[in-house]
Amino acid sequence: MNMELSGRAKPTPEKAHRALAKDSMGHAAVEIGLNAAIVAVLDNEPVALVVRDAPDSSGATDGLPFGPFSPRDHRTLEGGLRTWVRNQTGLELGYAEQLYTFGDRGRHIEPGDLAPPIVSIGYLALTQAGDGRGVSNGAWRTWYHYFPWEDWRRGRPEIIASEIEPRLKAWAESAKPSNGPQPLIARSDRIRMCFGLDGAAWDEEKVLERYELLYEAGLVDEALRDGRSSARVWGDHPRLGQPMKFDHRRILATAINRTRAKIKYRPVVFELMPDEFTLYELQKSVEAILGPHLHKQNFRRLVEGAGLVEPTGEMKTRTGGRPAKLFRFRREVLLERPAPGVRVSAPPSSRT
Amino acid sequence: MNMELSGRAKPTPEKAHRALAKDSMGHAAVEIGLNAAIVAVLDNEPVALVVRDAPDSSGATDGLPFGPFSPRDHRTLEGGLRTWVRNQTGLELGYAEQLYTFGDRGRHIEPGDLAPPIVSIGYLALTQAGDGRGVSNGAWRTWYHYFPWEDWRRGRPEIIASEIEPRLKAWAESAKPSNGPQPLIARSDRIRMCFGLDGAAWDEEKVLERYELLYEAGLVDEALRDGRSSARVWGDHPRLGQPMKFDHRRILATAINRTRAKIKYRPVVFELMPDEFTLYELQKSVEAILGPHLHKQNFRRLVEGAGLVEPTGEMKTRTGGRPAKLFRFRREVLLERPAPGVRVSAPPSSRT
DNA sequence: CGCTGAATGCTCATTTGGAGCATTAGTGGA
DNA sequence: TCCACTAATGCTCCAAATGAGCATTCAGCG
Repeated sequence: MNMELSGRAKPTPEKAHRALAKDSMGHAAVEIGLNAAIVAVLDNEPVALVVRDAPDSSGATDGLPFGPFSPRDHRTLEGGLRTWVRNQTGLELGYAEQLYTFGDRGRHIEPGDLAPPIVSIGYLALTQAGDGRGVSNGAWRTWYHYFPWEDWRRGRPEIIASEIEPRLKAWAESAKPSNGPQPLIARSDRIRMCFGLDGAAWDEEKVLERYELLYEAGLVDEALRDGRSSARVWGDHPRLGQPMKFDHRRILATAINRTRAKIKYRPVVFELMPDEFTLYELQKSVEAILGPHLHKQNFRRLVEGAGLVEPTGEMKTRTGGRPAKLFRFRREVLLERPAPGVRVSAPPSSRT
Repeated sequence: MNMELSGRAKPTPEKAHRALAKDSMGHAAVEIGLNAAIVAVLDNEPVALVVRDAPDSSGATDGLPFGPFSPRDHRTLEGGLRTWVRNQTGLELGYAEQLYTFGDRGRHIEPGDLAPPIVSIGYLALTQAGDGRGVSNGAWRTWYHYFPWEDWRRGRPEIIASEIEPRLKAWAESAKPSNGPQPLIARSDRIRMCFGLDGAAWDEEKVLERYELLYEAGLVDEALRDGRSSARVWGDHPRLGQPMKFDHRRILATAINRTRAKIKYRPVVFELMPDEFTLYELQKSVEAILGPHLHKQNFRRLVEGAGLVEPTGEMKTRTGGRPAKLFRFRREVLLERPAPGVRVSAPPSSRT
């Protein structure tokens, strides 16, 4: 997928010969897993629905809702997903879109666990968390719990300078002796671009790239668990974000990435909002997703000017200040512009 | 995937109980197909690599290179794909990215054909066609052959006004008697937005949406073949674009869609260009992909200003006019900007 | 040698995007 | 009751990005 990333696609022991079967053509059939990153905004915090369980060998207890796809029971992939989510969490999904299909690239197989599928399809679902009710098995957790370096709402996260930068740079140094084919892009450059170091801009849409880089460098616990690279040679540092089971953190990274990208050209924020909201609440939700603060007046101009919302006529008091007009999503915008979305761009405060 | 589209996800007879197997967990295993839309630009024409074969029941002879994925032989999905492409066409893929995973939604099963996989994963590959050499089995064909309505290089394609518009509008009318739940977006509005009718702007990035709409309306031959809807009730009109086997035209639509979107924020055009090229050649390639004409001087300013290219120092004569400087892709741009691409937007000539 | 068809260099008018100033209006206390 | 505080809102300014068009330069060709 990405020419900059090559390490992870490299050989890993072939552990996955179970679950194979042959059809009449002699072609192998494989089991398919469906995983859902179900995202909401709860108290101005971007949250994902996680299912908690006994820890795996990396100590991960959290995972995304998932289940196998069986074409016998479900006509479509998405249909299968919705059923599984309903069964596992009692949640009825609204908006859902497919993210990516991952082949088995060395995903760990836990002795006691369910045998993980060889191919897993990730989905992103956006929903309203409401007051957190209605989820029978699972809990809403900030996604920044798993990706603390992605949370720029209170400025640049300290973990980047204190942990990530030095450890990644050590990893880059360790590859310096150039006895072999050089990669297309040097490790140090990838680090710089991914984490906005040395004057490079922080790009909030590189969520997956960053996670993959940390994985490749052996700095996330999943890498250790999967038996990758010389993990932990950098000493006993605090873990970088909480790990998840299987490759679920990678799927969640893909989900965050997609959400951040899509919010800019599709009116998907409104899937996360109640029917009526103030512009400030809307802004807070957008900031929860994207990270950095936005200029309040310009945000208003943007959102109103694009015709994304319309006033309901009601006001909301108890805002802490002057009462605010209530707005609702203006559905007709879909018929007016080809790609309506919250076209914000990061302010310079998020750069360097 | 798309809230506007619902028809195609509706029930179709469940034909796909072969090929199922059970693993130790009791979960069904399915066969996975890998399909590649391999794209190049040949003589200023956007082409895809197609494999030709005996016609299916819809008369389709063309298909994309494809083969089953067997984890026994291939560690990664992409690895499996590359092998298949190499075997079928002799082509060694360079840039490739995953597009989408399609579940079986009523894909036709030809009696004499290979049993099509239940789940198929589409890939997009970009390559240089060179002089058309080196393809042992298959041929480069304009992608506009399958999607004539997408080719706006010589103005609005006549087929839209002469065939598509009247037939789609008839289809929309046929749904008017509102005895049932109304869809979120009316057919007439979808038609208007998709094909830029009645003053709406043409959005070159709606390739998939347009194809899906035509399929839903029963206006492409694959819909008839798949036994969908009341196809052909509109009389005996010429076919809208050449059909392809299985769901390959849908995959190709996805590929075109992705290429058109990605060219704007990633330097993927250069995968299609020779090492050295003039700015006009580059522009012609971009136009081949996107459709409409671009303002020549602004294109130059854009591409040079963004640092996407650098002069080689050589000149090209025989341009038909004044000699042109030769340029090459400036790889370092990847280290400078977060999302480098040919950020063109459609001129008003492409509107209405 | 003058003409033709591109390649190039520049200018100009808008539009869009990023910031900041000023004012208005409930809330909570003093 | 009046004041300080916190937001919500209305506008203005300025700079950068974008869309068009004019003018000039040149190799190839009757």
